[in-house]
Amino acid sequence: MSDKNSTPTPATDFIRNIISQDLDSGKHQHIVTRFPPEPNGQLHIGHAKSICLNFGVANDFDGKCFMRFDDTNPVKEDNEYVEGILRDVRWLGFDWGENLTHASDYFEQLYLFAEELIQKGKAYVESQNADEIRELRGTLTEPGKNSPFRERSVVDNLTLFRKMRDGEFDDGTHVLRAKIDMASPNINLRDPVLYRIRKISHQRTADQWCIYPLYDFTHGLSDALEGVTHSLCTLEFEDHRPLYEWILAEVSAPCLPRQIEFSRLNLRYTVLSKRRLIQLVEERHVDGWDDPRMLTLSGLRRRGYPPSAIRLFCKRIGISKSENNIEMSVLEDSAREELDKTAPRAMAVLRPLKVVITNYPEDKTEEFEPSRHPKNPDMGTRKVPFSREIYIDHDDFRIDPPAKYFRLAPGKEVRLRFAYVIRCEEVIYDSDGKVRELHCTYDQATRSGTKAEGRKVKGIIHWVSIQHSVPVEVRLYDRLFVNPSPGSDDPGGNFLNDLNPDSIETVTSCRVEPGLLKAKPADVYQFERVGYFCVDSKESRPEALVFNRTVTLRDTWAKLEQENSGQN
RNA sequence: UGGGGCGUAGCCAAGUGGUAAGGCAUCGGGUUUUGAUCCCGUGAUACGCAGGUUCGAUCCCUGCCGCCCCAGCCA
Repeated sequence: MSDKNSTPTPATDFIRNIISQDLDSGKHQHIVTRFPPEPNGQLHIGHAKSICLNFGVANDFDGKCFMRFDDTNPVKEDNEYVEGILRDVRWLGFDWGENLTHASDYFEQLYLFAEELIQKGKAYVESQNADEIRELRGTLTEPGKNSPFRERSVVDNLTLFRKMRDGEFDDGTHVLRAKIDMASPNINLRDPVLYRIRKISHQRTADQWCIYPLYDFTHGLSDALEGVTHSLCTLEFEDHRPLYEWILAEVSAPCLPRQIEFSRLNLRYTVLSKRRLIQLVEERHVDGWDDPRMLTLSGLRRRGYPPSAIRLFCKRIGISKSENNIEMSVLEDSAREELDKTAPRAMAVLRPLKVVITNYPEDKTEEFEPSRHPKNPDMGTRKVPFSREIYIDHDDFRIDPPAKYFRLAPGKEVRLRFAYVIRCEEVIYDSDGKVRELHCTYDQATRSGTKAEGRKVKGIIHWVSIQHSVPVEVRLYDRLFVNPSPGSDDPGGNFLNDLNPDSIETVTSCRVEPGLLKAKPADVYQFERVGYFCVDSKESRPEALVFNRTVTLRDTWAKLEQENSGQN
């Protein structure tokens, strides 16, 4: 049998498999996940992978997903990021409903769990400083040594811990540690720090607390308090799982979530680490978090990527535990697939070359009415004026055309899309020898849509009527880095050396068909034969439109020509 | 030379003790007033290596190799 009509393979991955089993076995009736960003930066395409997984799993299994801010470190976090993160998750297409929480919502309960640990003799107040603690921690190959404060009495620990909370000690003087095993081969189990003193105002709890719990203590308990069934995180937390489970087991946790790790996203020709992203922004290598070259969600949005394209991308890359290095083409093709279906078509000339149609009446104007989308008549039509003087793209004319060049050249014919077939009769040069304009003749019998369309012409090019066209600015974006793995060739690992000097090209002399005058910020069009472009949402103005190139169209001719020239 | 992971075609990624889904990329071809889209076809040694168990292993066992992560009072 042909598989032409078979249903596509359903999205599956090892995590969904585990969840299915947990549901089938009756271990869980409902599944609960969570997306837990720290509000210390903006979300990027790597977060999108996690968002699509966590919210996607909740959707697939009719469960729920908490949107939870992991705000346990007031030193690094800032409320300014919260709004942006929520906006980005919503934009991506996910809804947390009532389930918006913060780790800081649980500070009181977390504190009580800590006292419980102390009561059980499973935690103690450490009075060495950070350096001293590190000294006794041991190394990867040598076990650590017990702290001199490890055997403090429960009463002393409790008293000290309460004084810590009450602000009686300075930052760094004491810390609460779990009492596990200083000789564990897993360093995370060598009496990890649970609480530290930070006399700094928290963005949500203000000055209510001066001790703050660390990630390991906070995360699992927050999961448990929310009834999370599957806590999905990235691979670097794999070593933390024993600690995650230890904490839940030693305390009266309401339930025991299961942590499952998957590999984080790596994309070629870009960087995704928060540290590097912040550096790009702060050192002004890009124009902010939403620079269209940034693979932040705000950057992708401004670039013209529809959320559906990002979801498609996440579906295509899959979920697994292996290191990966995804090619840009996967992202770009996801955008093309979505945009091809939804973007209205328009004609735009990026690098104008004047063409005078010498046998066309000087004062005549006619209007063509092509559809906005070749396959979706519901999108309607638009009016495109035509007259004696038009612009075509410089790239669509060659004085000396290579083999298989279907476009315009001296003595050659080409079809003006939706209009007539023209023939290039004469090339007019500037004094410096550059092509200034073309004199062509048109054949009235080839008018688009008429019965006798006449001869077959292989080449079709786009154009705009000079007097009717509107000038716009277009920004052509390319990858931000020239190295598939930025910084990998530099002994010092400096990724900035790999910045692509041509990652943005601003073209100011573009002309587009008049219908684009009503384009609104963030609208995306396909400029026929060129690519997808969206109205810049920050710098475009009704009287001075600015378009960002989201992604080019596939261009087999450019590829062919490049290969041919490479052979010579 | 401690611990934890990973290793299926160029890049991702399913899957099974019985001879390997799918996507992206590639290369052909067809349709086309976008060299786009769409459609069809395409990888005769792709299951890290070496042994072993088995009638038969990518999937089981043993050993080896390679890569990633961990020594924050970051997450």
